[in-house]
Amino acid sequence: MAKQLTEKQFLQNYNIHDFDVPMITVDMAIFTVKEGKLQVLVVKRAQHPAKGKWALPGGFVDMKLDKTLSDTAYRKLKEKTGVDTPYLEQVESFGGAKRDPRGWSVTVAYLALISSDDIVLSKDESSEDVTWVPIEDMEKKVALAFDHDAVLKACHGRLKGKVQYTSLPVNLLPADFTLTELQKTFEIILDKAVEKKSFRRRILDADILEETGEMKTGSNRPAKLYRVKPEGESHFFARSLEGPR
Amino acid sequence: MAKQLTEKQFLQNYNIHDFDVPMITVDMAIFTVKEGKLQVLVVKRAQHPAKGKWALPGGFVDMKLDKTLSDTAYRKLKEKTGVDTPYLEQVESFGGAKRDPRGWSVTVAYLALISSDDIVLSKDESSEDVTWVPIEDMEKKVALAFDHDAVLKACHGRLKGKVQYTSLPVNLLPADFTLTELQKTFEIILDKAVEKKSFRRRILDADILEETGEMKTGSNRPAKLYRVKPEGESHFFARSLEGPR
DNA sequence: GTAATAGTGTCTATAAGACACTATTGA
DNA sequence: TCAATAGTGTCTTATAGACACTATTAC
Repeated sequence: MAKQLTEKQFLQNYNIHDFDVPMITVDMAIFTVKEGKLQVLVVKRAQHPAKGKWALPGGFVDMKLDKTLSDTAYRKLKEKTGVDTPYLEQVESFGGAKRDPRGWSVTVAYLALISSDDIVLSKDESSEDVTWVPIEDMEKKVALAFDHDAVLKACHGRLKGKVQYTSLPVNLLPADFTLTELQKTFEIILDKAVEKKSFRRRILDADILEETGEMKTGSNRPAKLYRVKPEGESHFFARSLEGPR
Repeated sequence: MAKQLTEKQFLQNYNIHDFDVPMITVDMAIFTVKEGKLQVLVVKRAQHPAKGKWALPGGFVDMKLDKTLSDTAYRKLKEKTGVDTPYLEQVESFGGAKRDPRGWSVTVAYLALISSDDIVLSKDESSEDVTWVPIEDMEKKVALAFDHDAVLKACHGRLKGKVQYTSLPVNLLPADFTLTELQKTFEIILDKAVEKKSFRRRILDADILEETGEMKTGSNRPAKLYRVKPEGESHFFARSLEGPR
């Protein structure tokens, strides 16, 4: 007779292992711009399943270390890249009976953007190798483990989509940057040219950047350096960048 | 010595229950427009934890019944509303040690849009009661169980956001509708007036609707009835609906 | 000076807002 | 006829694209 339990009694008797439950992992698409290309971090799996295959970095939620899902994401990112203040955004969760041969599993996919300046790649016990792959090579040349091709596609899609109406690419640059560098970053992600005057007007009118007061020399005419204003991160434009007509 | 296993051997020895794993559920914000208001479906919890509190409909992934996460969402939606062809979109996953008193848990939140015409509400064993609540009453009057206030806020935010640059609200109407009905639905979600001419031009120019050939009478001047074109569902506008200047 | 890159002036094009206007029905 | 709702004409406004122009540096 287990009727009319109080909530306290109910919880004392509750054991998650009475039920068969899916595995839960976090996987990440960590993007940076290096050598003029949008690149994504992949790790070679050192353990079964899919041992030896490339995969997106990620792993199981650690119920002791992690208080929330994003803790898992931050922890994994730090392990692989040494970066601990990325732009981080949850993209989509993928769950199903067949996506992992161990059984029913769910992965929560995150997108991270980091400046290539800040990175120190590091091996760890579960991955033999960690490397950047240009996204353009990814699409054809490298087949990822599990359903990570789909996960990456979702993250890449989110990135390309949001670049149309936000200033997300500032997160791929160091703290101080010139407008030309920012424009180049937009162009790399969109994979098409952006008109200079429109671009500068749009960014400057949005009032999301401030001048550092410094100039970047080394090219010909020096360029003003900007940084993102404290509250400038979350600007949404009412019109999309439309590209050449 | 468990070294150098093949993947097959590894999988034979693998038991999810060797690890402590989070619970995983799907929760849904099911929206409809009824009586001129945007309303969301809530169920009264018949079981611990949070027995007697209102909550978003949802429940555990059933590893036997569900092949993917969206299967769980469709199953729950059908159970509560009888509807099996809603607009369904995954919004965000919430996971953490504290959000459910039973322990570390993850919920994948889905947004569903249905026409109030199609609904047959039904009780089931795990919920004493099922009801629609206007979203405007929700914000203040009803406190949901677990972190469902945050889950609902995320889903409502997604809905309001996407209405700015898509034609999502067509999914809240029956198959055939007039432009005035569609405009009214936009206005209810945005909670502000939309200019008639701009609205009609925008929708018609987007070429996402087709005339049914029928008229809706009963008001004064009859209005043309439209339906969504087969491929018209996924249109994105390059500019946001901006509202009065 | 020239080459190279930073940065501007200004015209056009597109799609939204404003708002007055006409059209078609029921009673 | 009038009230009510459907639907249009057309002017203004905001912001993106095009592209030629000027500015400032290294050499």
